[in-house]
Amino acid sequence: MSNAPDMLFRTLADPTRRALFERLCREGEKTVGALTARAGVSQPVVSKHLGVLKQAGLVRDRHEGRHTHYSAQLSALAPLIDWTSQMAGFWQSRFNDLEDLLKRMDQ
Amino acid sequence: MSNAPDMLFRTLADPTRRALFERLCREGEKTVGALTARAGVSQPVVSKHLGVLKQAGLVRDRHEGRHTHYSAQLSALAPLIDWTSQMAGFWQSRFNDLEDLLKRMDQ
DNA sequence: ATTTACCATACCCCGTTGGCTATGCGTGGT
DNA sequence: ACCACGCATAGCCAACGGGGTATGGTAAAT
Repeated sequence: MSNAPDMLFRTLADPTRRALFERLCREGEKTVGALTARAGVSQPVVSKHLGVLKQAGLVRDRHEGRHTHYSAQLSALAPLIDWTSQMAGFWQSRFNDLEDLLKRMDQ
Repeated sequence: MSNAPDMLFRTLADPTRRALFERLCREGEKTVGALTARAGVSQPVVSKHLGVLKQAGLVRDRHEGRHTHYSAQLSALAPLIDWTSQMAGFWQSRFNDLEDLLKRMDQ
């Protein structure tokens, strides 16, 4: 029973994996080889991380000959933004409740 | 070399821990006992999770007699929002670069 | 003063996972 | 046809982390 924000948090929790996603956001589409070059880990590890990112919907892959190009799928971050907004909303609603309470007490 | 978003992602990646934080956002300040009641895990586990949340700055604790009240510290989510905005910004800037390139090619 | 209650800490266990190497599979080059 | 290259998969290992029980420490209650 893991909803969307859960998958996103778990996927982005790993520094290596998040760094890959950040590079794809900064620099756009890249091949596995290009990503491996500056990832600090071996190529199979990069492939595995990209697989996890793909499963979370955070990246897309495009095959071109024997190269595989990966690119960031920014829209996948939506549930994260929604979750944050929700938390902020809960806080604000409680704050409003407190305000109302104080107003009533003031009368 | 673990910056602020790293700590936040790691902390919020665990479902049990995130659920505790969500409850504190929804329902406001709660004692460890009250949180343990519906957490589905033992009291020591709840305490440990609250410790991790506190270290990440996501909660504050207030001691009142032998009770410890925990409350969500919403401002700690700021680095998360910043990170998301940054990723979106990178994407948009690349998009703008592409636009500029297309404009130049059009001339 | 003793007991009870609430919470934190200590310790251990086991599943998960991120890293590696070795290998398979498909594509492009010669 | 054969080789070289790019990437994915398989299998393995070590470390991390989330779960538990047991226990300590402090404050309220009797």
